[in-house]
Amino acid sequence: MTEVLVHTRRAETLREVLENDIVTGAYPAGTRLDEVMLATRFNVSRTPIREALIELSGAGLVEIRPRRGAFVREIGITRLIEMFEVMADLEAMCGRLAARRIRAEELAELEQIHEACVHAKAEGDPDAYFRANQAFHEAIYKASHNSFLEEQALLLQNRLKVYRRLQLRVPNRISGSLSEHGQIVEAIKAGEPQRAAEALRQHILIQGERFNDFVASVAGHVKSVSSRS
Amino acid sequence: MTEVLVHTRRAETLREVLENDIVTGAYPAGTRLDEVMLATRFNVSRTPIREALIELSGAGLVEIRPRRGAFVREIGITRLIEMFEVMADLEAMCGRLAARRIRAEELAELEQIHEACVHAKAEGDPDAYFRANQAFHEAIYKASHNSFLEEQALLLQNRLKVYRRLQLRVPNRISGSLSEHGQIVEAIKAGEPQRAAEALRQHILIQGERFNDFVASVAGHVKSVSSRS
DNA sequence: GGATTTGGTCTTGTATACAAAGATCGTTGA
DNA sequence: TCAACGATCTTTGTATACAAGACCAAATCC
Repeated sequence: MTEVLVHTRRAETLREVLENDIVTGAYPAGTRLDEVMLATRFNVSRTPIREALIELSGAGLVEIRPRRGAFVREIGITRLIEMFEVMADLEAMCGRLAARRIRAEELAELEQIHEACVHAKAEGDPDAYFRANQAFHEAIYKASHNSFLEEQALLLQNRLKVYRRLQLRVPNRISGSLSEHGQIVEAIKAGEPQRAAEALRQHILIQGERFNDFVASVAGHVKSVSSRS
Repeated sequence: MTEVLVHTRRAETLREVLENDIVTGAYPAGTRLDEVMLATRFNVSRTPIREALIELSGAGLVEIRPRRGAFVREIGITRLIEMFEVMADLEAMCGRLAARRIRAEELAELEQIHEACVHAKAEGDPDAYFRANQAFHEAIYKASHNSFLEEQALLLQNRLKVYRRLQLRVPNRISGSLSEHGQIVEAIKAGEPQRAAEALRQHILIQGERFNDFVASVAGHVKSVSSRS
C-alpha cells in the first residue's frame, strides 16, 4: 500500500501525500489549498505544489478556479450516487469478463483472498476486512484481462475509497458483503458472465443506494446537493 | 466545436491546442515534446507548457518520463481494443439509463440530430456526418441524466476520436452506422433499456472489432503491440 | 444610510534563473 | 577496432522574481 519508492519529481510524491490527505479527510471538501501554505508545509517552492495540484485536478479531487485557487472538490450526494452507479457498471463489466477469461491461478488467488475476508470478519477486524475487500475487488479487475478497464476501475475505486470504507461501518454490512462475495466467486468459478456481472453490480449498488442511511455521519465530507454556487 | 472562450490560464488553451495536435496526428505517437521547442512555438515560457503537459499526462495522451521528457503516448492495438471495449460498455450504460430517463424535449433533439446524420450521409459529406454522429452520441450521454457518466463518456470519446473518425472511412460503414442509430433511437423511444444498451454496445464494438481491417492505414498512429520497452 | 467606487493587499499566473540529471561524443586504453 | 570512461552539453526539475487579477475595506457619492 505505502509506496517506498523515491520519485524523481517532487510533484509526484506531493500528489500522493495530498491525495491521501484529501481522501482521509485531513483536508475536508471545500478547503482552499493555498499554494504558499502548502509550499512552506513541505519545504518546497510553489512550482512542484502547483504541478501536484494540477494532477489532482485531473484526477477530479480538486477544482482549480482560475485566479482564485485550488479547492478540495465538493462532492454532492447526487454526484456520489452517480459515481457509485458508474462504479457498479465498471465492476459488473470486470466480473463479466473475468467469468470468461480468468486463469486457474487467478481463480485460486481470488478464493484465497475471499478466505482472508472471511477470516478478517471472524476476527472482527474492520480495517483488515477493508484491505482484504479491496484486494478482492482488485483481483477481479485484474482477472478481466483488460488493462485499461483495470486502470479505470482502480482510479474510480480510489476516489470512492473513503465512502466504501464508511459503508462497512453500517451494522451487518460486513456479513452482507461477505455473502455477496461468495456468490460472485461462485459465478466467476462457474464461468457465468451474466450472473457474475449482476452479482457485482448489485454488490456495489447496495452501497450507493443505502447511502442516505449514513449521510449524517459523513456530514463533514459530503455537502448538500443544494449548495451549487 | 471551436471554443471562443478566452481562458485566464495559458496552460488551459495550450492543453487544448496540444490535445488537438496529438489527436489529429500532427504529433504522432512516440514524438518527444520538447519544452523549449513548444515554448518558442507558442511564445510563452516553459512554465505553462509544463503545466499543459502534466494535464495531458493526466488525460493519458502523453507519457512523462522523469528527467527524460514528455512523449506522445504509444497506443498499442491491444490497448486500443481494450479502450473500445470499455467505451462500448459506457455507451451501453448511457443508453440503458437514457431509455429510462430521457425527457420529451431531449428525445425530440435526439431525433433531430439523427435526421442531421441522415442528411449528412445523403449529402456525402463525411466531416458533417462525423460531427452529427458525435452530437448523436453526446445527446445520449446527456440523456442518461448521470453527469459523472456523461463526463467519463466524453473523456473517453475524446481519446478515441481519431480512431472513430478513421472508422467512418471504411466502405459502407456510414450506412451501417446510420441503421444502427435508427435502432438505438427506436429502443430509447420505446423505453427499452436492455435493447438500447445492447444496440449501443454492438454499435461501438463493431468499430473495435473491425479495427484490424484498417490498421494498415493507421500505421503512423498505431504502434505494434510487441514494442513494449 | 446604503450602494458604489477606489486604493491597497494578497494570491495566482508567468517568466526567468539556477541546479542537477541524462545524453552525446570524443578520447584513451586494451 | 572496439569498448569503456569522462567531459561537455543539453534538457528537465525547482526556486525565485515579477505581473496582474481578485478580494477587502474604507471612503465617497447619491
